[in-house]
This record gives sequence, C-alpha cells and structure tokens, in this order.
Amino acid sequence: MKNNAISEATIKRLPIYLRYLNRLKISSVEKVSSREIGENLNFNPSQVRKDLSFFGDFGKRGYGYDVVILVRRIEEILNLDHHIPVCLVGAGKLGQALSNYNHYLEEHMKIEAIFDQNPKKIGEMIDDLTIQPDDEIIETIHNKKIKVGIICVPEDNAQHVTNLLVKAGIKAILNFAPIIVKTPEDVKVNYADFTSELHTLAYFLDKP
Amino acid sequence: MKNNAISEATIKRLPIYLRYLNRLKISSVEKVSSREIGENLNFNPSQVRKDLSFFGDFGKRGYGYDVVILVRRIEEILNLDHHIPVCLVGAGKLGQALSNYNHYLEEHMKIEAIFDQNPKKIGEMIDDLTIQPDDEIIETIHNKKIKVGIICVPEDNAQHVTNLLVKAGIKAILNFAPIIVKTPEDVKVNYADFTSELHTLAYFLDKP
DNA sequence: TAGATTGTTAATCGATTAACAATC
DNA sequence: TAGATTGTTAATCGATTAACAATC
Repeated sequence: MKNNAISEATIKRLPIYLRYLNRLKISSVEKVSSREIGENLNFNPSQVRKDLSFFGDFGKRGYGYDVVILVRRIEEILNLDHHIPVCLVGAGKLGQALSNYNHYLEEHMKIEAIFDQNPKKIGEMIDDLTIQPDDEIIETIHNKKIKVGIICVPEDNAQHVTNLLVKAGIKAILNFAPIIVKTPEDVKVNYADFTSELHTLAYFLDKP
Repeated sequence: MKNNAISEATIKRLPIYLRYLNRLKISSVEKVSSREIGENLNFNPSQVRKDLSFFGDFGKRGYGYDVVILVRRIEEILNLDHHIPVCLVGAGKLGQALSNYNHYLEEHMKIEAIFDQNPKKIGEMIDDLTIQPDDEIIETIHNKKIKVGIICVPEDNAQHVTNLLVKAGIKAILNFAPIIVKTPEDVKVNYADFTSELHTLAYFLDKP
C-alpha cells in the first residue's frame, strides 16, 4: 500500500474495473487475476495491480483478487458505498434519455430532480419526477441533499446553470453542453462531449 | 513544423480548439492568441502553441493566429474539410436523442442511417431517416459510403453490432454501450461512457 | 514443494510547462 | 523601433510497463 497521491488516470479506471467486477460477481465468479482483468478491459496487468495497490493490499499472491471483496473496496474508494442523489438540468431529448439510465447507475446514484427553464415543460412528469423550474434549483438541491449535477442545457445556458449549481454547493458536475464552463477550483467538472469524440475519430480515417 | 508523430492527447484537443475558433469566426473575430485560447479552454498557452505547431506554422509572431485560417487548417487535419457520413445503431431513447444532435456536427458529419433490431421500430421515421433492420447494416454502409458508426445498443448486443460494423469496413466507432468491445487493431474505438464519468465524480465528493 | 500471481521498484515512455530566441 | 507573440527547446512532471522478489 502506498500513500502517494492517487493519479487522475487511476481514478478514471476504477469505475471500469468496478463494472467488470460487478459482472463477474453476478456470474458468481469468485476470483480474478490482474491478467484476466487486463485482457478483458485492454489494460496492462501491471497497471491493474498498480492501480489497486494504491488503496491497499486487496489481492492474494498466487491466487488473485476475491471478486466480492474487490467490488466492495472499489465502491468504498469511489464513495459509492452509500447512495448519492443526482440532479439533471435540462429536460430536452438528451436529458430525458439520460434519466432512463438510472438503472445503469445501480443503487449507487440516482437522478432525483429534473429542472428546465421552459415553462411548457414545467410540471411534466419523467418517470416519477416532476420537471421543476430552474429557480427551484438551489432550494431543491439543499432539500434533497443532491451532490452531483448533470448539465444537459444548450451551450448558451450552460454557464448560467453551472453558476446556480455552484451556488447551491455542488462540487461535482457532468457537463454535456459543448462548452468549457468556469468554476471555482474546488468544483470538479467532467465533460461528456460526444461531438468532440466524433470529430476526433475523423482524424483516424483515411484521407479520401 | 515538426515531423514527429502526433500525440493522441493533441488530437483530442483539436476539436475543442475548432469549436472555440468557430465561435470566434461567427462573432467575426479576426485574430486570437494562444494566451486567449488557453484562458477560454483552460489550457496552458505553451500547450496550445505546441499542439498547433505540430501541423505547420499557422501563427504570426507578434500577432497571433488568423481565426479563419486556423479553422480551415484544423478542419483539414481532422479530415473535416469534406463531408463524413455516419450511422447510428440502436434507436432507443439515447439513440433518438443523439440523432437530434446532427446540427452540432455542423456540415462536417451527418447521421445518414439508423438501425435497430427491434421489429416494432423498423420502418419508423426519425427526422428524414427510416429505421432499418440490423441485417441491412453492411449493405447500407457500403451504399451510403458511411465511415463512422455510433453504437447505442444495450451492452449485450454491443459486441455483435461492433462485429457487423467492422465487417462492413468501418474503421472508427463511438461506443455508448458500457462495455469494452474487441476490434482489430486498425479500428479505432472511442467510448462515451457517462455512467463511468458519474462514478468518477463521486470520488471527488467529500466523505459523508 | 511447485506453480501462480501479487505488490513494488526501476526503467521507460509520453505529455506538459517554462523559458526565450526569433520575428512580425 | 518597441511590443507582442510565436515556434521550439529543454526541463519537468506524470503515467505506463517490465521485471522480479515476496509469498500464498
């Protein structure tokens, strides 16, 4: 076990390990080696072992890793051992599609509030949630103890909505709007930027 | 100008530069410095200059970069100076939401075919496209000269659909299914994995 | 014990940043 | 010319991988 700071790259791989391990767990697989994990996820086995050893000695030499234990440990590391309420800002088509992915988040996280500034949408139901107006963002986040915000609004509104989330005390944001938003240093923003991903892919095509 | 291989990290930033520069272009801004680009996109100015200098001497010392020229150059580098047809496999809520993002891809790329294996969906229209069955994937990709595939199917079907795309000669895939797919080495797969992104964000929250 | 696989170190590889001469 | 900003090198920083002793 090492005490050094954990690298961002390692943190980003943990959810990928977790998902794979959960699949093994469901299939009642008891143990797994770094080699097997690596083969399935296209990682180097050394990297797998190094990532995991940052957090403790989870494996057994000559045996591998106990799947159930490893799942529990990674959940703890990621703060997923207790429920995290999430909100969604922007109830357009993409937002509505995402709200259906609640079950992919498993018990760990759940979208528990949806906001939109379009008066026509306010009051509409998505599953068991009523779309609320943007000016209820701060109060609702406090009441429901929401910790993470997902931004699905058009780019012109993304900074404004970000400011509201920050004001409400949110420290973690997933931004689907194709624009870099400004936040205080203690707020972590991840980007889900699929038009960028597509444009990046174009680079790898042969010149026509 | 350097001749060294271009790093993956640089390629991933190019679409982000491009989007920002296009915004400047629309606002009729004529020139921009690496400092300004950096400030707006949270990049180091040295990094911006280094990224751009891989491809040629686009800037003018003491002046900065000409926005129109830089947009054109980055489009050329990314193969976005000609139209790239894209297909979407999986017409669930997420797939349908993505098909509405065509305009975000601007003239560069366009979803020109949608597939689903659900017989109930086949024949339905999404905008001007008819949902086609999966077994028309290969033929349609050839006929429409589609170069990029977006996978929006459930994880159990993702590898199967990937195999079809590969068989059709696709070399670039954006996978929304939360599973790592196996492909030949010459096929580039990017992942749009927002449940992972959310789980990563959880790490940065305070322990409760 | 023999075989397997971890945890960890050291080596390598790659990416970022600072600094500054070149030059518009 | 003076000021500004690039292009590029060198230094730094960080991440990946190979190798192997430790040990189950």
